Amino acid sequence: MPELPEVETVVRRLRSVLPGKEVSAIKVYKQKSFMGDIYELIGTRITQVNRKAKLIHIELKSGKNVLVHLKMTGQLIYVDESVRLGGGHPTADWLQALPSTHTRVSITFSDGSNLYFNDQRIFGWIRLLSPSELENEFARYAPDVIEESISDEYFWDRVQRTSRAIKVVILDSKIMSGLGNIYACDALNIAQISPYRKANTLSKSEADRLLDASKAVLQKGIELGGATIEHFRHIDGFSGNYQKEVAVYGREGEPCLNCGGTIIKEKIAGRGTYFCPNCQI
DNA sequence: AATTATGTTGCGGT
DNA sequence: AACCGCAACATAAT
Repeated sequence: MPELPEVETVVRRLRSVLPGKEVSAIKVYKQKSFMGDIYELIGTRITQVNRKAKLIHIELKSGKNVLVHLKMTGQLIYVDESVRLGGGHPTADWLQALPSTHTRVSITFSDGSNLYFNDQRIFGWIRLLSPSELENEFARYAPDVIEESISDEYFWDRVQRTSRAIKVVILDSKIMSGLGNIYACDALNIAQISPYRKANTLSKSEADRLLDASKAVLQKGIELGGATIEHFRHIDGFSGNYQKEVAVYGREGEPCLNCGGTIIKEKIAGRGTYFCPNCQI
């Protein structure tokens, strides 16, 4: 589920509550979801929260690092005393039902607040890593789409080197990180390029257009607090708003916002792909 | 009731 | 090496 905008939304909110907190207890409900020794975490304090690609990096004063990948259905939900007291909080009931059947790990802080890692499908994980292990993990991902190093020149170079479908290329985190299925479909629609096009058949101006659209959809996603299609939630249980303004994702049978054509859904590289066959050439 | 779908990514095979 | 297809898993919808 979560793509770059959703992860960024979570990171920004975590950054506003976690730094300075001391870990007092951890519960691992599902072994597969947590890799590391929980005793290296207990008693340490959080210094920073950052994001790289779709990874959430929580840095500890001890020098260790907590790395979280939400994969398809992961959520990080933060519950503190103000939520417990209710106080008209719109999602208070939902928050107070935690831990739930989908809670895989919970982290308790010394002030009594809790961070819950929920993950229905158990593809996501939390790992405890040394600085060098963290570097190795980060090195597996190319820079984020929205970083300046992903320039028109860089993208054009990579696009020319492969005949894979362009949709597969923009989803490839070895080329650039951050786009997932929703934002990739939307970027291709905005750039009016067919997801089936072989990458090396794009013109320079098409490649520029597609990179621009890719950066723009991710920025818009961040501004709207991510897309809540099914599982994604903010750390306080609220939904994002991007799904209300999607270009094509989930809009099968509805009109294309570019040309009024009818949006269709086909499977490309195993993923449901929404696009307008009229204007996406 | 069985089949198909789901936002990610890593692996094993060609 | 590049590329493709599927598996990891739970659940909801057809």
